[in-house]
Amino acid sequence: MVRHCFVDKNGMKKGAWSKEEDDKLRAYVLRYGYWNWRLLPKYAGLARCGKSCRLRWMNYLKPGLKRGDITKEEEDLIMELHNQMGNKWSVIAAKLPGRTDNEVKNYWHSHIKKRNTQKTAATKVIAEQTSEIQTLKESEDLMLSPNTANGIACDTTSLDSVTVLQDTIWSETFLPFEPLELSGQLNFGELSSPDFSILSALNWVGDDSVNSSHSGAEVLANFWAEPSASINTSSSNETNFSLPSGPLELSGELNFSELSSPDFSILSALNSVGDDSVNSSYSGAEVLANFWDEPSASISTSSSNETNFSLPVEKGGLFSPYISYYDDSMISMFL
DNA sequence: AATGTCCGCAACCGCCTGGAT
DNA sequence: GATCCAGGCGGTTGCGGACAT
Repeated sequence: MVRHCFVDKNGMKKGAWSKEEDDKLRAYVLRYGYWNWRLLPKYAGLARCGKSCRLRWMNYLKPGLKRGDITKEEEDLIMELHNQMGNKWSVIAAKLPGRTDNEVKNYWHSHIKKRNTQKTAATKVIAEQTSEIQTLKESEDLMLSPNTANGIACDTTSLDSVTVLQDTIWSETFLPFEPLELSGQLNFGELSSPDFSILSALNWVGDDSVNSSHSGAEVLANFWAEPSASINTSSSNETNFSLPSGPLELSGELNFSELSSPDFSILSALNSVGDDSVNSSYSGAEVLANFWDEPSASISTSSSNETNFSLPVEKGGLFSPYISYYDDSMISMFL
């Protein structure tokens, strides 16, 4: 998987490096260091440009470089750092001993980005389903009310069809909208989308589309369907989020921005509504279950890192019995 | 076995930044 | 302040191995 070696119009070799060239460059740099990359190849006896030498040294020959697969821990760190700072490959690589910016960048493009694309697709499906469900719900309201604005009267036939529809779709897709109210203030780091699935799940419970431009606060506000929620973002990516006081009280000020995983802040925020500690081993489903403080919620993890999550009907009447996650994060299926 | 397609990754390219003059 | 230039960075390319048909 190397490029053909050739000589350009300036007489500079390009393409794959030979063992002899590697040996020359290594020997020279180890002995004299790199004091000027442009002049170095001339003194080292290489027909390469300085840039090429620098790249070869930095990405391949420099002592201490790790060769081999990126570990799960390294991948998690890459994802976390990328979420925080974007495509700052050199900065990210600096946090991964023995890894180069090129390696991190390549890994991102060939592994992680692909996965994120799949998540985005899942989010799109969620939005489409939400829209579809909303349309169905509106049509039911229309049919159930004989005094609707446009005067459509319902008959037994259409009611039957609505009932069937509700049994097969609605009763399996709406989570409870209970009068959950919070007091106090939640502070959490702005979410920049690594694990957007959990936000999508919450949002999907509500009645709105969601996309990567939504902040965690916006999603939470949407989830609680509370227009009076106060949201403001201060410096340091800190978002303050307030909800009116009510039966569920949360006093003081919480800050989850220091948690290792950025997207974990929202899970922690939810979890704090319940009464339990939370740590990075919790899946989204577990945190959701805890949030609803529902011990009879069923959670099971099968093969392929798939987590099934269900809540009892009486909790809210209409709910989703089945949310499926892959890798504890990606929602792949809802119904 | 032959051919086509996909994918990983080394290497290149062009742009940006900051220091020197 | 303007210009030059080396170093650094992120985006992209293209080769060849792996896999599918």
